[in-house]
Formats: sequence, C-alpha cells, structure tokens
Amino acid sequence: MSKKKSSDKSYHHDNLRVKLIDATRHMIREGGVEAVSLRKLAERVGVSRTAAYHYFKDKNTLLCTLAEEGFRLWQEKLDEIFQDESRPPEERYRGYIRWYMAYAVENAEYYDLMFGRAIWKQSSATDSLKAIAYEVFQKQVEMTKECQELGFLPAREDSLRLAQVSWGTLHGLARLLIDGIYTDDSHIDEMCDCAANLLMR
Amino acid sequence: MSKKKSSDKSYHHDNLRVKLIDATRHMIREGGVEAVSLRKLAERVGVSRTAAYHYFKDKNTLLCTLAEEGFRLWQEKLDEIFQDESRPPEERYRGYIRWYMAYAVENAEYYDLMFGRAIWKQSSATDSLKAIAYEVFQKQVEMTKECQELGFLPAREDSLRLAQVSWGTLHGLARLLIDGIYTDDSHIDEMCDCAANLLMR
DNA sequence: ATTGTAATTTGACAGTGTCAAGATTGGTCG
DNA sequence: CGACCAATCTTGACACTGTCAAATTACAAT
Repeated sequence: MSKKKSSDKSYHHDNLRVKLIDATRHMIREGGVEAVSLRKLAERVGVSRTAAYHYFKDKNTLLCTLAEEGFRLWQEKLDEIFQDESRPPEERYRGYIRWYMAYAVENAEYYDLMFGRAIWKQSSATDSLKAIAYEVFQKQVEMTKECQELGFLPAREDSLRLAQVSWGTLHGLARLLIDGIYTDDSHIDEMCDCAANLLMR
Repeated sequence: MSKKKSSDKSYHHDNLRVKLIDATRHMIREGGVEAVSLRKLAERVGVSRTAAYHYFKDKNTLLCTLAEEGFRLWQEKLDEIFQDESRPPEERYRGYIRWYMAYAVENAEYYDLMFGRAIWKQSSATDSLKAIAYEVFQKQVEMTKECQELGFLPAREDSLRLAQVSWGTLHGLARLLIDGIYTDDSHIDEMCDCAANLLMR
C-alpha cells in the first residue's frame, strides 16, 4: 500500500548511516560514551536492533567513526588558530591552550570518546582513526618546532619530546577536570595561564 | 560430613571479604578494570554470584575499595621519597617524577582504576576514597610549596595552581601512554626529563 | 516476470549487574 | 541440650547488553 515516496516508517531508509551517526552523537553528548547502546540507538532511529551492523562492523568502529569527526574538527581549529596572522605568535599559542581546555571541558563526553580507553586501548582503534590522529599530532610537533624557532618555547629541548610533554600537560589537565577528579571548574583560565607560563619562556 | 575445619568448599568462608579483594586485584592486573565481572569473580573465589553483595553495596564500591589501596601506596611512596634526606631536594623531585611515571606504566591497569572514569565521573566515588585522594593531593600541594621555597620551582606561581598543573603534566603523560595513544614506551625517561626541565628552574 | 543483491528484521545465545526471597550455618541464651 | 537469631551464602528472576546466523523484505536489472 505504500507508495514509492520516501516513507519514513517503511523498510528502507534514506541514508540510515548518517542517521545512525547523528543519533549516536546525540547520545554521547547526553550521557557519554558508556551511555551508547546499539539497541537504544536503533530504537531511537526507529529501526531494528541489528540494523547498524550493515554499516558498521562493530560498536567499536561506529564509535571510531564518531571520534574521527572530533579529530577533524581539532585539526581545523589548530590550523585556524595558528594561521591567524592578526595576532602575534605568543598570543596564538596562549589562545590555543585556552581553546583546547575550553573545548575539552565543554564537550567533555566527546573528548572522552576521542581519547578514552574505550577506543585506544588494546589497539581497537580503526586504521583511519589512527591515521588522522597521527596527522594531528604530527602537525602539533611542527607547530612546536616553529614556536621554538620563534624563540618563545625552550629551544634546547627536542621538539618531539617538547610536543609530547606540552600536549601531555593539556591532556592531563583536561582529563582531571573531565573525569571529575578536579571538581572545581571555576579556575580553568588560571590553570591555563600557569601552564602557559611553565611552557613558554 | 564436613568437619569444623575450615573446609574450603563449604558454606562459610574464613574471610570472604579479603578473598574477594585479592581476586579482584588479580583480575584487574590481568585484564584491566573492564575485565572485572562479579560473576567471574565469584566463580574464581568459589562462591555464588551474589555473595559479594554482603560485603560491598555495589560493584562500584568494590572497585573503590581497591582504588583506595592504590592511593595509600601512592601516599606512602610520596612520603618515602620526599623524606629521604640522603638526596638533595632537586634530585628527590626528579626521582618522584620518574617513580610516578614508572609506576603508572608498570601498573597501567591499576592506575586506570585509580584515576579512571569508571570511578570518578558522575561522582560515584566512595566518600572514603574521596577522602584519601584529597589527602594525597593536599600533600602534593604542600610539597610544591616547599619546593618553591627551596627555590627550584617557580616562586611567582600560586602553589595550588602549580601543583595542579605539574600533576596534570604527569597524569597527562601517564594517560597518553597507558591508554595507548603514545604507543612508544621506550622514551619515557626522556619525557620525564623534559617535563622536569619545564617544571623546575 | 525472474533473478539477484542489498537492506532490514527476527530469533537466539552468552554475557552482564542487581534485587528479592529462600537456604544454611555458627553462636548465644535459656 | 535445644531453640532461636542474626550473619552469611545461594537460587531464581529480571532487564539489560553486543553480536551472530538465518529468514525476510524491497528494489533494480535482466
């Protein structure tokens, strides 16, 4: 009885893949990675329990796909901030630190997905996810090198190590806040400044 | 037919509580927090599925109990290192950094339990766990202050912020290694030195 | 019209944490 | 000694979870 029009409740959906991804993103935003359930997801989209398995091998690869989005956005912001010629380099660096922490805290659940154990441990990360993650980190190493040459990051340190440690600092603070170990969100800016003071000279 | 001797297969166990804790510790060491299952735990100890519920309200409080152990050990090590008069303070600080990272990497699963989302997010941490964690962090703030007064940590920074950021650095590096984002374990010492160079002056 | 293939569903299985109710034990008191 | 009690442990059940295999449906091309 149903016509050929894209009837929403019929067997075939327009593009179930993106619907699944969108719904997953919402679920993550609401309740975090651990609140993502394939069955609830299916119910939300209005489809059967195992429908997602035609587009994603695993729950894991679905999550990896979402995480990739985050890395792409990170990459874009990274470029955007460091190519902004209207500000002096030192200020860009400070701005990056502030953006990083703010993004992490405001999108805590998403950040947790991107860097959480759920994806990375036991090397369950997708190849494409590994690829873009590596790419972003590589970009961060180059950036670090440039800042060293510009003279406001310690020149004597090896660029790779310095990049690792400075990212480590940001990541550590972000995690301590996100995971609820630092329960006080009200002094993030001061923490950022303190970190910047230590890193820059 | 069973005598009064502590028969291992009978109804009552000697001290099931510690047996449960021990077994849980082993499970964590082997497969991480996410490998801990109350049912497998029960089977391992030789007891029924829900026996643990008489000693622990939750799976969560069981994990918190285990985490407390870790915090106590951390506290002891902290004292031990910083009260070692045979070494100059700077060296103690460097030693502490090295110990922290080594401990984190070698006891990755345990470290993940102590600082992982499983326990802290959504404030599911036990009160006693929160207490000892706060205590250890407080001690770290004092330590930071002393190091500032001794002149090898930047004196102009607020002690609390500095303690937060320096721990953040260690924690961040530890997490990046533990979670498998930094896949290269072979340059930990260099990373520690780099971090120490940034923090100390 | 038939066939083939992609998309979706249904059924099933092995797990999980946790609650409520019942079974077993050891110790204490009369 | 016997009876009760409280602590301890077990059984049954429920609602979840991810995932596989097989059946079903829809659509497009021959």
